[in-house]
Amino acid sequence: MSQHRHGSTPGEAGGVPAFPDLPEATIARLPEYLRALHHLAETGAETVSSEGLAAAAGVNSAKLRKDLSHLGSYGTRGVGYDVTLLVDQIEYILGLDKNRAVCLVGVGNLGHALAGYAGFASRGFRVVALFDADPKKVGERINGLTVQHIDELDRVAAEESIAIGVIATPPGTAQAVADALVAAGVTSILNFAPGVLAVPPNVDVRKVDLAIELQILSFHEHRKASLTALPGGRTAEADNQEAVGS
Amino acid sequence: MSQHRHGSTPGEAGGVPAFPDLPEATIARLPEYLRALHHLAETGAETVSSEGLAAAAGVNSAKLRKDLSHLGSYGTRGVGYDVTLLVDQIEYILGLDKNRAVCLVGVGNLGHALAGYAGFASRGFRVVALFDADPKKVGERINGLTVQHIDELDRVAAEESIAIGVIATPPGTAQAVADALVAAGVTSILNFAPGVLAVPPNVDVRKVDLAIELQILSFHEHRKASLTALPGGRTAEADNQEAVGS
DNA sequence: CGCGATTTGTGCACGCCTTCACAAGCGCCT
DNA sequence: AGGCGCTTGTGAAGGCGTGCACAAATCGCG
Ligand SMILES: NC(=O)c1ccc[n+]([C@@H]2O[C@H](COP(=O)([O-])OP(=O)(O)OC[C@H]3O[C@@H](n4cnc5c(N)ncnc54)[C@H](O)[C@@H]3O)[C@@H](O)[C@H]2O)c1
Ligand SMILES: NC(=O)c1ccc[n+]([C@@H]2O[C@H](COP(=O)([O-])OP(=O)(O)OC[C@H]3O[C@@H](n4cnc5c(N)ncnc54)[C@H](O)[C@@H]3O)[C@@H](O)[C@H]2O)c1
Repeated sequence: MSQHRHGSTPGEAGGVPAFPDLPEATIARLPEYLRALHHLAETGAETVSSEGLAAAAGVNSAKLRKDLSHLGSYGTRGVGYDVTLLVDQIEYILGLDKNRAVCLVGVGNLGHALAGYAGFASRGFRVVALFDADPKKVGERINGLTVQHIDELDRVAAEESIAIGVIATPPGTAQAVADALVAAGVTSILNFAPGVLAVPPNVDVRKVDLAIELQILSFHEHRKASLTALPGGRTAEADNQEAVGS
Repeated sequence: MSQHRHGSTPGEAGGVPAFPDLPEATIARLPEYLRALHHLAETGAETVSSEGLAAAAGVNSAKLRKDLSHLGSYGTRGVGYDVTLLVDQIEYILGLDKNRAVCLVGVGNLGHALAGYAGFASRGFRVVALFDADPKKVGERINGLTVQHIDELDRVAAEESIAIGVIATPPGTAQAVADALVAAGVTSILNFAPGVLAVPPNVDVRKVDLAIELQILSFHEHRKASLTALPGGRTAEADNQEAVGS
């Protein structure tokens, strides 16, 4: 240990304000560091060097150090970072110590999988409510929760202080669901439906679109194929496209 | 500079090489433009202005024009962009005209939902094989496909020319699955298991981690709460946890 | 045929992010 | 106590991405 104020309240050590405004790019990487740190903690490591943690998180070590330096000075030169201290610090910054309440709207194919996913609870979130518009779905029990009708959203959101909503409904209804969530006081939305959502400026939206991810991969496939074929001839890729019927 | 040759082979018009090296940021947005264009095409629009398309895709119009300019000169000043021409062009660049074969490994909670997802086929991909290591899963039929044992991966990948693999197995086995995919000739991986995958440099990996998305949202919740709390009031946030000392 | 309205394509400046390189700080060993 | 090796934290430089602002190009119309 050192004469740093270790062990004090997270977010109040060092000379850094309780809420530094971190670069977006840094914020996006903190969860990755956190996951790597949890993994390290399980293996019994007490400290970790920037080099080691960077490797575990798949980033450059200089980038990691700069990211962490934005949180304050929580490392010890010549030694590294205290794992549990850093975990607490990152969890505090990310607001994960609040055990945030999350609701899920749309218990279909995808929503069903999400509702049963254990990875939310283990990483700081509680799924506290499931909603659907289909009367046949309402009442169904999944993983200890009962699916409620979307009309209950306002009431339940207020009761449970839900600030984060997940949309897993068809694209056509996503905007309406988003509007309902906003009206119910939700200020952060994770959207799985393809398309752009319009929301007030105080509401944050992140989207996950699997087709987009695949299309980006497809581009790189295309690029790789065209590189190996550069001499200007036909590529081995061209014969792949045929109707497949089904 | 050069005569336009609209209607000719995609990728060979204008004075732009068949494969311009696009900025990563542009590549990531092309799928969004493509989705917006498909939507416009369904509504019967023949042309669209950069302003209109940008709004539909949720970006700045200057950014959109710059992105599209990298593909070549496919707009008409004073008019806008020809919708179907632009669709063809973007699909060509992304390599979607190849109707790429995709395999899915891990038919559990999430994998089951993915296997039944219609959004892949409609956006340029064919899911041609499902794999799992659990003998109880092997043989199960989902959406017209039969789950095969992971040991069949090599054979099937070769037969079907699979270049893209999706990993939906538990985190502990993700690296082993990735290794198997690479050994089978897959050069692009979409990974749903939390964690970092090590792959050869010629293989592209994209990851989707829902917990990370939620944690980023959580950070902004935390930030928003601390901002509104600055004037000295207590916030709704503080009661879930113990008070913040000092 | 020429003119004004419209919209693209892009040069440019600015800010963010990444990466390098190294001084400062820390612990350990002698 | 002092020196040595290791690691953090950061100044500086370079690259990338964004958005503005405008010239060039095209169309419609009188
Ligand atoms: N299934 C996947 O693997 C997958 C993958 C990527 C993206 N998506 C996207 O996720 C969304 C859901 O996909 P899915 O396969 O689960 O579809 P789904 O049709 O199986 O489920 C949609 C559910 O939403 C409910 N719903 C519809 N309108 C509603 C409303 N207004 N309020 C509340 N609930 C409503 C429906 O009753 C249904 O239960 C879609 O937008 C899809 O494009 C799905
Ligand atoms: N369920 C979700 O909503 C969700 C959300 C986000 C991320 N994830 C992640 O996706 C992954 C899958 O989640 P899940 O809920 O579907 O888990 P799951 O346990 O339901 O399914 C995993 C499947 O993978 C199979 N499997 C295990 N080892 C394998 C191997 N070596 N080769 C082939 N198949 C193998 C298992 O037999 C099982 O069928 C996990 O890494 C999870 O963290 C899931």
